Amino acid sequence: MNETVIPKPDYEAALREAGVRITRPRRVILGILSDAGDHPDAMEIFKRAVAIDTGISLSTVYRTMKLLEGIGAIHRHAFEGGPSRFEPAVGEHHDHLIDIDTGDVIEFQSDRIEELQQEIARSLGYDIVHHRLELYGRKRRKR
Amino acid sequence: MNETVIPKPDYEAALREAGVRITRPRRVILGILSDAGDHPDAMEIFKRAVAIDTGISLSTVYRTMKLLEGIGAIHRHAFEGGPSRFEPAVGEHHDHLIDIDTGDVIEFQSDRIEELQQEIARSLGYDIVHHRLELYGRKRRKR
DNA sequence: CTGTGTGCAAACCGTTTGCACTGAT
DNA sequence: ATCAGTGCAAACGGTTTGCACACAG
Repeated sequence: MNETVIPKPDYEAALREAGVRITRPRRVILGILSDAGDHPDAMEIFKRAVAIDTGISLSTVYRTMKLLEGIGAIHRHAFEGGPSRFEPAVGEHHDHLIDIDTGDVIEFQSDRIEELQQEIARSLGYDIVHHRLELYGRKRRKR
Repeated sequence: MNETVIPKPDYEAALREAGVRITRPRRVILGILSDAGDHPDAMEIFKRAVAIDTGISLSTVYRTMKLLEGIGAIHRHAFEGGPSRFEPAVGEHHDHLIDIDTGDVIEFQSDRIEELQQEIARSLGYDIVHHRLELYGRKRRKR
């Protein structure tokens, strides 16, 4: 019933390639990230990590996130008025719809919007380096 | 040479209507906001305020921003990795293109993108409460 | 054995808040 | 005269960093 089609990234290989050491805390954190179907923040990752290995510190979580972000293995999202939340950098580019009641994050993708953004930036004399499109919404009540 | 077509909001009237007192610090801050053609952050507003009246505190700037935001007179933007920046809530809704080299903010508007956002949210079963579209770019080099 | 990575505590930065005072109404 | 608003300093929450130790290579 849980048919994950999305490829799980091989973080360990990515790290090895980056020439850094594979330590116990890192392995634990990587495992959590591979399993995460959601967009957890650092504290949430820390809690899940401590449940596996009590010795892990929050600093290490932050340091590992920064490391993974640096090598492009994860994306950091600063949704409004909250801590950064992370997600594996796998699959196609997408944007986010955030449920303002639950904090749930739904991913979506629109080629048309991407094109329009390019056109707009172009017409203003800019090249887009990256962008951020977040919809904050509430589940429509059934009637 | 300074032909401002954009209407300047009458903050003082808005505040009076909100039933709050018009104090000296508030008057100074409101003046700064009316004159600001940019999107200053709290510290920047504070500096401009101190240049006019040395007695003003940063707390008051923050409190006044919160107050103005509450009555809908200004908008707060949390552009990436920086402090909140503010702008008068006048004119049509628009989104922002941020120059990643200078921090300059260019406003733009796209009905088409707004429509597409609505469609997307709708198809996911959500009503949009608000959204955030920010393009981070670099000026195209002339060739 | 070397030096990268770690845990811990302290520092950081933007922002908020408790307090006693000041000043708009 | 009242009490909303203020300046100040301390607290806050998320994140980063300096340090001495630990352990992957």
